[in-house]
Amino acid sequence: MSVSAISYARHVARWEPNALERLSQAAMELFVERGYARTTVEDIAERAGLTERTFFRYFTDKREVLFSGSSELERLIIDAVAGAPAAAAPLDIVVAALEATDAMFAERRAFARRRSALVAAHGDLQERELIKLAKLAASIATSLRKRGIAEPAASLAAEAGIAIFKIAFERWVGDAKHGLAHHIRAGRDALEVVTSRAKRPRSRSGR
Amino acid sequence: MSVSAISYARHVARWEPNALERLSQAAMELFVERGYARTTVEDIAERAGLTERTFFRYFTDKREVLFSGSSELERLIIDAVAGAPAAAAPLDIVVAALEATDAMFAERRAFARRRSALVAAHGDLQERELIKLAKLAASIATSLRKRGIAEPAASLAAEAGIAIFKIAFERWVGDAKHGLAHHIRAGRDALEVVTSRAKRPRSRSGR
DNA sequence: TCTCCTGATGTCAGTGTCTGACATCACTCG
DNA sequence: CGAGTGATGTCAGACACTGACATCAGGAGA
Repeated sequence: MSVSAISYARHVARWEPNALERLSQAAMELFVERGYARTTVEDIAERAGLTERTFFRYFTDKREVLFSGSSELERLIIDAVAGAPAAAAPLDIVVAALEATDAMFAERRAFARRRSALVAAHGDLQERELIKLAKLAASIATSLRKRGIAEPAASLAAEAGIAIFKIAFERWVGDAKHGLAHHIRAGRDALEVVTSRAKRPRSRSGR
Repeated sequence: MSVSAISYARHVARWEPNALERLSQAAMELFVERGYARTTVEDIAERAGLTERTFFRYFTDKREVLFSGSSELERLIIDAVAGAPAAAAPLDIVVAALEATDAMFAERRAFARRRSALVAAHGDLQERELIKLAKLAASIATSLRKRGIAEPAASLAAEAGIAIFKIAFERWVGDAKHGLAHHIRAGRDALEVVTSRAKRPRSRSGR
């Protein structure tokens, strides 16, 4: 790893480096300039100084160019699930892990907002976002199972956590005052209220 | 409406009727025979005795041909949300509405399983399924708001309900013994356990 | 140094999805 | 009987994506 990194740094000659980043950035620029639909993959490749064919070697999809950061997000969350403190409610393990993304999003607020506007405007992109979240939920469920939580509790806690995250994220995008973690906590509290059958547990109800 | 239906029945001449159904059925047949990916829209249209262009007049998408039933499902659920009895937990309104789909799915079990296998095998189709569910959740949230439930409670109850539904549906597909409603109830109970902070409410904990 | 190999890129020729513009033509209505 | 309507067909084209093959600088070893 570090070996190849060194030899990489020693001679930069043959091609411009960071093809993937150049493609990502070119894509974002063009999407903002003329909109997602009116930007062709050829446009993106051209601005990045590459070919359409090369674009598809880096991204399986035209859409995928907007989602390359999601693997990083997933790693962050999964690690946090593994390292979160034990909790009475499995959901709180998930919520703690999701809150761990607060700093990452705080740093990239401007980008997150632009990206979010693009996604909101295109069904295509929403679909991709949703499947990424669904896969994330599946990973979280797997992590919870490794922590000894059985099914269907693991999947439910994971999916409920993602539901909170979706709603919190939406609110965070439109709210300059509070951080993402604030909205996540609010969502988590609200979910408990919405889920609890007994308004006031007046006693341990029989059986 | 009924007028045109009558005049429609009087002379069936010009084209074979039920183009949409013919297309749906042809598509399902071909998807099962040779798989989704190896079936072209032209194949489908041909089997239905129509043109590719006509296919796209009925369905916005190749994928959409597998999802035409979803509007019917949505109507059923939304009506049930409006008519469900009041409940201490908003989630129980949603759960009651979702249980109302039990009969519908029980009738179409064979179809649902075939369709489910197709969707499970193709990321394309999963994406479409997820966005349909997300739209359904949004509709449910709107209905809940009409019943006086505020945000974010409405959205959370809706999304949590859909989470339960997804997991319940998956289990129902692989379980010949129990109905869908059974799995929904099980999921609803499990969600409460997973969400509750206090394992045993030993007293009304001071604030 | 010569040569072989590798890996990122380019070139080319497709296939399939989806769209817009326009044509057809049985049937309806005035 | 003539104008209009609506479901369908025809055609051309843009664009996303794929497979096969070519290129070619630099690295590794003889």
